[in-house]
Amino acid sequence: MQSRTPASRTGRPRSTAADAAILAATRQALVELGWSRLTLGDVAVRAGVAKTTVYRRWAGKNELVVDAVAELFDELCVPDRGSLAADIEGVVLQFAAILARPEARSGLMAVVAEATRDDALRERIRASIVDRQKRLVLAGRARAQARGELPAEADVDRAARTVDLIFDMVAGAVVHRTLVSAEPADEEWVHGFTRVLLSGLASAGSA
Amino acid sequence: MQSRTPASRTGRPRSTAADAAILAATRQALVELGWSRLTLGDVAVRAGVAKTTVYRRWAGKNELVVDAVAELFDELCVPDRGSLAADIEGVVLQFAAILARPEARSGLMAVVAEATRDDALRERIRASIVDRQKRLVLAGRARAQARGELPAEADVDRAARTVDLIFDMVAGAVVHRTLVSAEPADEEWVHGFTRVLLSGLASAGSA
DNA sequence: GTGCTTTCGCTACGAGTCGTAGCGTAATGC
DNA sequence: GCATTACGCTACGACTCGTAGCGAAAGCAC
Repeated sequence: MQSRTPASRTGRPRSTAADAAILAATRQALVELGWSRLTLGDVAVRAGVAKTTVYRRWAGKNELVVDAVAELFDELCVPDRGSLAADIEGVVLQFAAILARPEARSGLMAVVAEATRDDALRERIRASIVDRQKRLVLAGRARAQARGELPAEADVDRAARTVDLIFDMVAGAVVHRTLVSAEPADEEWVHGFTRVLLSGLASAGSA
Repeated sequence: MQSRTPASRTGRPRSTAADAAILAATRQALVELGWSRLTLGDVAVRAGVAKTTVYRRWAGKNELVVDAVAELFDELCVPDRGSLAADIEGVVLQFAAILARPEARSGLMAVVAEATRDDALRERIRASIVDRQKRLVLAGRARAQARGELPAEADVDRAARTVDLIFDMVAGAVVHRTLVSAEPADEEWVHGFTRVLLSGLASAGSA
């Protein structure tokens, strides 16, 4: 997961079951204890492994929680709902559903906070969580272009900035709604948000 | 600040200078150490007070950091730049400037993460930070209505939902851009964001 | 099978932080 | 002066941290 040693063919291999058990135990501990009260010793007990085993695989609490939370985003995909607006609503609803889970709420914000002072951790979050989300934006745009709802971008640089802007707006709004305003990103909210975002992109893009 | 005892007229009064020193020391510690390595004992030493004095005034690290970060948002105001778009850009740039400061980056996300499992803490954040920001949205809308750029809302309930949506979109996008994407919310970005947001609100609102 | 290598579980350890209690002193209102 | 509260200081048990050391287990090469 984090210490790939492709050259090591000999010796006892690491238990993949232990990896899964530790990550699952981490999520369970996040639900029951939250970030601050989560200890690696407790995770080890829940996973049924020794504390030293956890430390051999992860450098610390930050990295462990990033990997545990990242698995939650594996299920994200772009559903084909027929139109760009409906596709976006579908993705946003999926994202909101993940953020509604307590293990994501507690863990995600905490590691982002830690990442403000740890470049390596931020890079790890980017690689295992953010990029996985950003891929959805690209996939959705490609599908919309195939449908003819969006024109093929002429300026590559400008298109990249637009994708980044969309991503920050979508992820940021859902996270803020869910975690700061502490109100559900339900279908009604997502519908209103998507309408503003899409008409804004259409108007500002044509202007 | 947090333990108002208006009935206590007798006895030695609490030093207001100590309050300010502790909050300033907390922000300094956030800059130098970040959230996870910040300890109340260290804050006490920096502030030049005894550790017990800190514990007498704040229940714990969470509450202390909320109050310390909240003071950063005191300077927020709605500048009169002549148009709704320019006003919004001004506010967003102010918000981005605060989030660019390390004591805000480290502290804000951490307490939001803790608040996912602590209703009292979330209420404290709402009262001392979020509401202070949301007031800007209301002030900006009032000024735009006075200018005639926005119509007076007919449906009060719908208007309230719109304000909440705008607030989540603005704050969420800036936070995500700054902390997750780790790129500056500079004038160029803010300009593009504001254009999408405003044209989206105009189109979706008229539809 | 025999070895070599690496992982595993377990125990123990010093270091550091936590939040609190106790004490004498300082500062205010009556 | 007296009651009351805040302050600085010290000390304390409890807890978590991350690491080291050990013997046993599980693979792979031969």
